[in-house]
Amino acid sequence: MALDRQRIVAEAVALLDAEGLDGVTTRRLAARLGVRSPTLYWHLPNKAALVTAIADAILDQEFGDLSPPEPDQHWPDWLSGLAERLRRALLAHPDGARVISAAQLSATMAAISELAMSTLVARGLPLREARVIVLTVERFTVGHVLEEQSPRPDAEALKDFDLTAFTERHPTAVAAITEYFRPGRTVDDLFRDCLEVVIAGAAVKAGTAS
Amino acid sequence: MALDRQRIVAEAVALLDAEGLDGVTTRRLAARLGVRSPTLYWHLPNKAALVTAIADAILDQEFGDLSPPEPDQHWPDWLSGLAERLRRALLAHPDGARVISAAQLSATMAAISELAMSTLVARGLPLREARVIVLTVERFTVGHVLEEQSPRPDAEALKDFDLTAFTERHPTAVAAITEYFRPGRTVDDLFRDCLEVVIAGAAVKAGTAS
DNA sequence: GAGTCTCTCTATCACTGATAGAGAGGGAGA
DNA sequence: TCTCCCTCTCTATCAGTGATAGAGAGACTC
Repeated sequence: MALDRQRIVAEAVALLDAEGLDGVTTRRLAARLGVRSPTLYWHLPNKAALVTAIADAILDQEFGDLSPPEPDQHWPDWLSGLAERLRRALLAHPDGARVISAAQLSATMAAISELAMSTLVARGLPLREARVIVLTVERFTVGHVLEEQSPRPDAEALKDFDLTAFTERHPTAVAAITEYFRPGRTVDDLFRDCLEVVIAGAAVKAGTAS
Repeated sequence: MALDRQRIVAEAVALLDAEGLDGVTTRRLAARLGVRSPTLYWHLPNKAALVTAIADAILDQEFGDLSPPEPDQHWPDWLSGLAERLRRALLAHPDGARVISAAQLSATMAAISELAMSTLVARGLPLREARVIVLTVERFTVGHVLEEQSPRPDAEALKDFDLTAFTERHPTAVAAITEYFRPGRTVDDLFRDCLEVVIAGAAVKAGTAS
């Protein structure tokens, strides 16, 4: 089986799934491909390029079909769905958000931005406003998932964490967290609620032109 | 001059300013302190704890005085100002946003969240809504600055970047960027515009209770 | 058959976070 | 005063990282 860029990236994604971003080293990846690590440098200029390629692969998995909204769909709903898909793409792999934020110049990310901005412009928004709205949604989403995927502090670190003192100093925050995740509420609901804030703001700024 | 945690962290911030996050290694930091690297491990459990301490130091510099709004100030304005201060704190050091997102359990960040949520609750917002709004603003801000501080692609990577082809494939995005940064517009204006979207959404969701 | 191009190899570099364990120095109790 | 112990820094070392130089095998072209 010939070693080419595509196979390298596919195996890198598998390695990411198995070990997380910190586990993606040139040696481990090479071992999985039945090859020695310097070989990879014939196919890729450096590790940053590998990470960018992984980012594109991750996004492509979710955004293979990238299409504008149906004519009868309101753009805030469509944009909201786009953000949910972006989040799903990032959550589909460990450290997905870290990968995307470490990547430089992802082609797929650029395609998503292009589609979103042009869609909003087609719906009558000024170019500048379209850019501001799309950027806001994208950056919020990445920031949110980045936090969602950040590792739970290990037992060691929690050893000298005084929950009582923390609750005394941050009563509202603790109450908010415990209140929020009551019966069947999940992290998906939290994202949706936060996203609704952003989308509502976008609609307001755009004068709710559909 | 005795070596203690505080002096280590102060020097680490100076090193961050000089070399960026990737330049903050235990050896370099130790050298600046006139000491050998294993010595640091007597004062800190590991490097992650150092990064968290740096994050707290960065936030403390900007949020030394953390106070609720004046009674006559509308909370959306106050919250907007808080986000601007958070951004300023992150921009004040290279890789500031990366530092904060790599930190676990920053005490200062928790204090900021607590103040913001309790302020919104005091203004009559339901606890759940207060949490959603504060989280949205924080995560958007971090996500935004993370992007702002991501390194400009180097000349090497731009060598095989075909701007003409990119413009053909992403006409709207390119037009938006060139249009946006016209005469005196800066990245600060872009952040402000994006932040306004989020804050407007927050106000809408809260029924614009002041 | 000779030369060249493509791809993978071995060997090695400078550097990273981290640990084991020796040892210097000062203060406390006998 | 002597001894013990606690605090802090040291040397030596580990396994692992991204990356490069340069040798060499195999295939394809003239």
